[in-house]
Amino acid sequence: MLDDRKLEVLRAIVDDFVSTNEPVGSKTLAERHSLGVSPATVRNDMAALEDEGFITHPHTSAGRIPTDKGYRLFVDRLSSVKPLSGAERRAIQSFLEGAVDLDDVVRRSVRLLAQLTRQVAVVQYPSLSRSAVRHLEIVHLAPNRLLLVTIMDTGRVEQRVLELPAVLSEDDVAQLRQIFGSRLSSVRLVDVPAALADLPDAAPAAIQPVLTSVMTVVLETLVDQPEERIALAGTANLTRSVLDFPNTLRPVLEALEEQVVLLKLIGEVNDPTTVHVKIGEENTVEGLRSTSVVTVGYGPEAGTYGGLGVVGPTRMDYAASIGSVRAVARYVGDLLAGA
Amino acid sequence: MLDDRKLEVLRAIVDDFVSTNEPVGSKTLAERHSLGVSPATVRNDMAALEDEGFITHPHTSAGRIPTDKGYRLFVDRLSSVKPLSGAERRAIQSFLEGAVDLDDVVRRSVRLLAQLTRQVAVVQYPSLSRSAVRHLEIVHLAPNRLLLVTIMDTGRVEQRVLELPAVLSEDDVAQLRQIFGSRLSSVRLVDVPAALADLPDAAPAAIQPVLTSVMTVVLETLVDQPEERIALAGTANLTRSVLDFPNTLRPVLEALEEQVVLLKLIGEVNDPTTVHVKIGEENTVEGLRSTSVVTVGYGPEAGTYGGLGVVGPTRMDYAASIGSVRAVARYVGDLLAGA
DNA sequence: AGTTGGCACTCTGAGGACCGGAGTGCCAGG
DNA sequence: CCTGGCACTCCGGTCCTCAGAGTGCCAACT
Repeated sequence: MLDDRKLEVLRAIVDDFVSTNEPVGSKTLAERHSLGVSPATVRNDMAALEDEGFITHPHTSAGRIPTDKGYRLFVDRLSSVKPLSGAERRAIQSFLEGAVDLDDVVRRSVRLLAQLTRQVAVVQYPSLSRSAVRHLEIVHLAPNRLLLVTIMDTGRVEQRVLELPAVLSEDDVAQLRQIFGSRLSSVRLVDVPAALADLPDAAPAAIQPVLTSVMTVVLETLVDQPEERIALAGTANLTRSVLDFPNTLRPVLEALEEQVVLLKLIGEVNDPTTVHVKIGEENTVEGLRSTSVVTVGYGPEAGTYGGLGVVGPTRMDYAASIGSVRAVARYVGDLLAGA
Repeated sequence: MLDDRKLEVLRAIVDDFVSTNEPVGSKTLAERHSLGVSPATVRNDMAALEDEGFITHPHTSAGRIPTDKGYRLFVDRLSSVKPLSGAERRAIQSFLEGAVDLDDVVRRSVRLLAQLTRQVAVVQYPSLSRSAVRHLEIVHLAPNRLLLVTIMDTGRVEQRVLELPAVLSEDDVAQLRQIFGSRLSSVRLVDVPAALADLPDAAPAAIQPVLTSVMTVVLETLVDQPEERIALAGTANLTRSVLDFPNTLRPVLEALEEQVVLLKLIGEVNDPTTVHVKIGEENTVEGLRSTSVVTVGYGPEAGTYGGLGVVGPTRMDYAASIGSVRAVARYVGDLLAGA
């Protein structure tokens, strides 16, 4: 059905359309790419490709443009990831290694990714659900007020202020610190409830009520409503491809403002180690049906901390985007693993 | 020169243009607003207003639209702040009071402000430079690695990981904690350098090198490069007024992505307690010359923590924007003062 | 079979002419 | 100082035309 030349024609169409943003016709195609056949032949192939749903006309007698399905085929079989240039690698490295803490790493990488791909970049902070507690600090802010600071092995730090029903002495706080510190250190967040389960019983009666409320807050912050954080950059890049969003880019911007949506985008990966590409209508998010999303998980070799990716027009340079996304993920992963 | 009726005409022009986004002519103006004079008279007034530079034509024989100068006059003398409806007040209150920590307060208020004004909202985190240290915690992450956590009276919490040249014992850390804790508690950030000035001399020789590097990091994080943070929301609202940004909204989005720019916007207030309005060309930021910016400081009655505001087309409902900005600032200020 | 040149056909989009309408400026009279 | 009248301007929509690009199909060629 689809012999090699037809695939080659599809590739040529995608390439041309991506770079010119204009429907591409048989003649220019035959000229520009050395296909070794005449425009008429290309036309026949195009007709076949259109029958199969890989390309379409905007209207009779305009050139062809790829459909979502066409891009899909292109991404799956026709394009090879574009390796980054040496300069780009060096840029990534030097840009990221100046980071002083996790916040900084995330902010830098999201900007970097936006610059590299010239698209909207999204980077998720290391997910709490996949982290382990490295340290839990309890600060005695005021007689009846505590600050809980939880430091994760991924570098994330969560804080939460806590009002207590009773006044605490410095000794009480030290005791709390000791109890929670010993129980939670190096415990993965999923195991925190188990680690704390018998606490109320095991504790001295004197501080029991306080202990319970601290426990509640800890569980709430870390387990029940673990807060996912996301950084976004490069929305201005959307305006460059304003032609690609006929219905205006309103819904796209709106979608990108929703944390939930972004999480969904990044979280929808089955296999976090490979790059995932969602093209146009494949997106489950309503407002992003006119965009493509390239995502990948990042983290140390063992596991995954979170995801990152880019959002752009379906008419994007997939090879380059995939390359950049993968490269940045790798650097970020290494960086955080070393931290 | 500008009698009352002329001012009334200007107000009518602004009102009409803001709500319809179409140049307004003498006839419709005389009809819609009960000015009690004929279109011809209105025309004469308009000519005068145009001579003074308050309004202009897009082209011969279209209606008039206000100039930046016209809006300026309108804002300064013709509009009174629109008080919020009861429903709006309740919404603010209920929306903000669910916040659990500073991050939450800021995120909620920026979204709230964007919704209320239907514009791009900007909220600055309480500035470090105006905060005082409430508590400095030193966590011993690893033998040669410390985490410094600084908690401000404004609720901000800054963290920074620190690699040491030497291995520390638990006692050393306790000592550090004691030293810094006692010296910095309740010290305003501007006074931190002074509070630490004699430290190297006063400290036991054993931990002196460590102490110096901790000190360096503290000064760096809190004083030399105090990190300003800013939250942004409602960029999608820009697309609603896409007609107002002829050169596309590219430069606007770009400007809004720059922390520096946002800080400049919010920081350029002389008197932080009143609402400031920058109209069009009055903006010093290049990309925002086609927008208006409404800002105000927030904080407890005594002082100012930071700023917040909205960015929108010059053709905005100033009365409502000013009202919302002021109201949100007040709520946020109270909320943080109580925390 | 697959490829090719030829040809008639279609559709867009740019350019130009046309015209109604909204709005103006000015003037003379109240 | 206000007002009605009037001539004038200019935009923006509509309609038309036309060149150009591109297609689909067919018959001929390899």
